[in-house]
Formats: sequence, C-alpha cells, structure tokens
Amino acid sequence: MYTIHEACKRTGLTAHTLRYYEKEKLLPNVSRSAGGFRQYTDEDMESLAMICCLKNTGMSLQDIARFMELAREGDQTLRERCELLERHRESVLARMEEMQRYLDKVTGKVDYFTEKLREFEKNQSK
Amino acid sequence: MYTIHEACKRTGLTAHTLRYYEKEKLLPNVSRSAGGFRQYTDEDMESLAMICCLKNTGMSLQDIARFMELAREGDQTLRERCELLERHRESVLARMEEMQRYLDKVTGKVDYFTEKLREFEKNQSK
DNA sequence: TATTGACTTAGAGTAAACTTCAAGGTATAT
DNA sequence: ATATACCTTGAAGTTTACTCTAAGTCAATA
Repeated sequence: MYTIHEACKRTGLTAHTLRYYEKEKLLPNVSRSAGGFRQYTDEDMESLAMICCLKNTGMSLQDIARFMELAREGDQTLRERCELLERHRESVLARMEEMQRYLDKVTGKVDYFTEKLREFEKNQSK
Repeated sequence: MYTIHEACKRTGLTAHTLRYYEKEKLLPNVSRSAGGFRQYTDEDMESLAMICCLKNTGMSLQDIARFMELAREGDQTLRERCELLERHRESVLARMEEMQRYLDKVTGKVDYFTEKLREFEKNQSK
C-alpha cells in the first residue's frame, strides 16, 4: 500500500492531479485507510503507469478514462482494448513523423540563420 | 496578395484562428483592402509557415509571438533567434525521444494484450 | 496534550488556445 | 436593386487539464 505522497513520487504527478484523476474516473475506487486517507495498491500503481504512458503519448483524459473503464470490465474487453491501443499507437507514430518533418524545417532555418548571421557579422566588422 | 480564405487553405488554420493570431501579435500588421478586408503578402505567408512550424513542434503562442517580434526587428536579432531556435530544436528532440520510449511501452502492452486475448478466446471456444 | 503539517472534500479559479456571437459592412450574382 | 454569402470588430463563451481555496480531520512529535 502506498500513500498519495508515494504515488506522487513514482508517477511525477502532484497530489492535486492524482485526486483530480480519481474524480475524472481515470482511477476511481482507490481504497481509504481508517482515517480516510488514500491507499494505492500495486495494481493501482500499475494502472497509474499505464495512465501516464497514455497521457504522455497525447491521449486525452477522457479517452484514458474510457480505456481504464474497459480494463475494469475484464477479459471481455481485451479485443476492444487491443484495437484501441493499436489505433493509438498508429496515431502517435503518424504524429512523430509529422513532428520530424517540422523539425527538419526548423533545422533548415537554424542553418539559414547561422549563415545569415555570419554574413551580418562580417559586414559589421568592416 | 491572398485573401484570408486562401491563407486558410495554405496553412490549414481557420479564419477565426488567423484573426486570433493577429490579435495575439503572432502576425500583426496584416494590410487591408479598401473595404477593410485582410490581404496577406507572400512574406506574410512565409511568416505563417514559420508560425505553423513552431506551433506544430509544440511552441506556445506566446513564445512564437516573441520570436516573430524578434524577426521584425531585423538582423540585429539574428543571433538571439538562432540560439532560441536551436534550444527549441533540442527540446523537440528530447520530447520525441521521450515519446518513443512511451510508445515502446504501448507497443509492449499491445503485444501482451494480443497474447492474453488469444488465450482467452481459446478458453471461450472450449 | 498541543501544535504542526499533511490529508480530506466540494467547489471555485486559472491558463492556453481557440470558438462563437452580435451587429454591421462588402462583394457579387441575378 | 437586392439577396446571399463572406468579411469586419470587440467581446463573451468553451474545452482541457489542471491548480488553488476553505473548512475541517488525522497523525506524529515535542
């Protein structure tokens, strides 16, 4: 069992954010101690890792909530989750390729500016 | 000279967004026709291409506005723009590498789910 | 036992990037 | 000439993902 503080450390999220994710049904049903404090199980920590993975590849919290709901429904939803994840994977790949193309343009600009800068400084020094 | 509609087609942005970017100083000083309609020059279109490039690699509109302001100040800001762009380039590269790591995890999950699904369906058919 | 600090909740507030609205002017096809 | 579609503005509204606040509870330490 982990406290919210430990869950923060492991995920890099703030306690505020963890509570927010709970409210938004990304990871509902986190159990409480006698005093009402959150207790994260190992399974919860695994779910959080998955949540971060999806979030950091650009999935919306709403879509993550939907995915986690399917996960809670068990093996009946395996096919659906598989397909969903595969579609996500392809969209991430496409986004990365697009990003690479834009990055190449940025690199081209850096080179162009560097050349222009050299000329500018040559003129300045005259 | 291009109408706002043509500028939309070339950039993939909506007219709303182009007006918004003007208000936010990403590309201020777009000239108007006698009737008050926007007229984008070739130079404006180049600036828009740069704006999209920076935006699509994750730069905030505020930072883009700052960059475009420097560009309007001319050759004196070449060094600053060069450095700024180089830093941006490196942060994009870092983000892409992070993304790739998360994507590998997603791929691992897809494989895991595929295997689990095969087993599940084998049991179902019995 | 008292105090300090972290936890709880519901709900309000914030920032970024649009997006829509209302009221009116412009261009063009019939 | 007039209807229709598109343009103008300033301002208000929306969405996403937090982030903070207030009022109160709980745990640990001097």
